[in-house]
Amino acid sequence: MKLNTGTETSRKPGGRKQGNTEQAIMDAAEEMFLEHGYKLTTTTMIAEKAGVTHAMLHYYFRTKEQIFLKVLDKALAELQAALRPVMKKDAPFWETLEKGITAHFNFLAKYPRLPQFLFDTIRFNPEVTGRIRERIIEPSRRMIDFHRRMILEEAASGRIRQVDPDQLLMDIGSLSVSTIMLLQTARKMIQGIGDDAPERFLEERKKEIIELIRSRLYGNIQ
Amino acid sequence: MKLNTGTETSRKPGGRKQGNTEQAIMDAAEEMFLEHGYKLTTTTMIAEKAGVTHAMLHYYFRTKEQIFLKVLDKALAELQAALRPVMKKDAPFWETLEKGITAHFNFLAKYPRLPQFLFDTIRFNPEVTGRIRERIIEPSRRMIDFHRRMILEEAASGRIRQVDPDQLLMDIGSLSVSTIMLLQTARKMIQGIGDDAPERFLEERKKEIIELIRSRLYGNIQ
DNA sequence: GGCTGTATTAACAGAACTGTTAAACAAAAC
DNA sequence: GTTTTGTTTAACAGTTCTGTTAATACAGCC
Repeated sequence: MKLNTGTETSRKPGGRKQGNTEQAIMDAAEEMFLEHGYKLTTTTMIAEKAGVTHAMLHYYFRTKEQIFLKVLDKALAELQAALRPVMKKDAPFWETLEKGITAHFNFLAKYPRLPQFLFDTIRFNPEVTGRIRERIIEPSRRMIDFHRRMILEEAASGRIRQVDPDQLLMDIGSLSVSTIMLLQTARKMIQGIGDDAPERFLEERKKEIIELIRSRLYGNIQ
Repeated sequence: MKLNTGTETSRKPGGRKQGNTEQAIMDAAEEMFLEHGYKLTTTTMIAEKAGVTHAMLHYYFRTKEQIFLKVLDKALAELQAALRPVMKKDAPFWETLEKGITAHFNFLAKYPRLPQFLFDTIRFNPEVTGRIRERIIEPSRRMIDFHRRMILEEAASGRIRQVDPDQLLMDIGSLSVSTIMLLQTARKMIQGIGDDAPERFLEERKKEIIELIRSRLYGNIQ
């Protein structure tokens, strides 16, 4: 068997580049790593998704680890880019904070597999923790400081209740992240999940999160 | 090599039971599966941790899947047991709810790897989703209904603000879960994490979560 | 038209993992 | 004292995964 009879659609080795193989492999790798994490993704799976043999993956990227690092870097760059433009204090405090919450939430809704992917990576690839720290923790520290100062200032003025800014930022972050992760998980558990149901769920959840934070800061007085 | 010279500490096959091997394997399996999930845990890892050869694991539990299901069932039983006693309306609304939040939070603090383990299991072992649904979703539905009714009733009376009970319960659940997962992740990233720092972190977080929910329901009026 | 470089495949090597089995052996049963 | 039963190990078979390599074929260049 498998004698390459020629009757089947059996490509012979060799030949010139057929489309952008390298990009196809990168795309497939991104999809697979984000979905399954590093160790549960096999080079064969990636190759299959990209429509080539797994030898191609090694030809273009040498090792599984190399291509993983490229995917990780791309993900981190996107996250970093999304965090940056939030810091613009061109409006009153609450408006600025609300915009920040919304931007953070919308970004997660756009890349819903990122949180789980980062959790996975920290758990199972501790050797790249440094990369994550330097690309995410450090840059986001600037953003956190910006918000922390803003909150402290507003609290000092008495216009909002006294709150620990770090606690408040953790509230915001974890509410958004867990909403996204919950939806991802629900998708796995409930097969026939409606097409628009997730959108509505996210919209309602976003409103609730904003109201929760607003209540925390202002009480129920409008 | 490996000719069993007798000079090394080489146990020969055979002999009667040495301590409770089966229990040792179960304990090791629980530890490993909770830490690494199903696929990233090897039978060899479990055996090594239990101090036996991996053949013993197959002798006692036949397959990796069998022992995994036992670990999963044990985890689900513990979760189920923890959820049940929360439903006792022997006190005023807020006191009851606060007790519920605290119980939920404390349980997670006691089994901090459970959330990630369940996320993993749903992601990578969708075939046991039914088991999870019937052991967790269904039983917790009773508890959710209990709280939902309680919140609706209290809201109808005007003693708290109008809120969607499901949103509120998601707020509570996700705040607690993400606090625990964040701490677990921080443990991985920061090596020299103080011994009492986590406790204090959890304590402060718990207070903040309760205050968040209280504010949501009552505003900032004590 | 022949040479050169590059893309591609099949096949292989080595490691790791799951599950099985035969042999060894000790305690209990008779 | 012999047999039976249950526990344990080493070794093996079969599969899968990563990474390498030799062979192959096509495109462009001379």
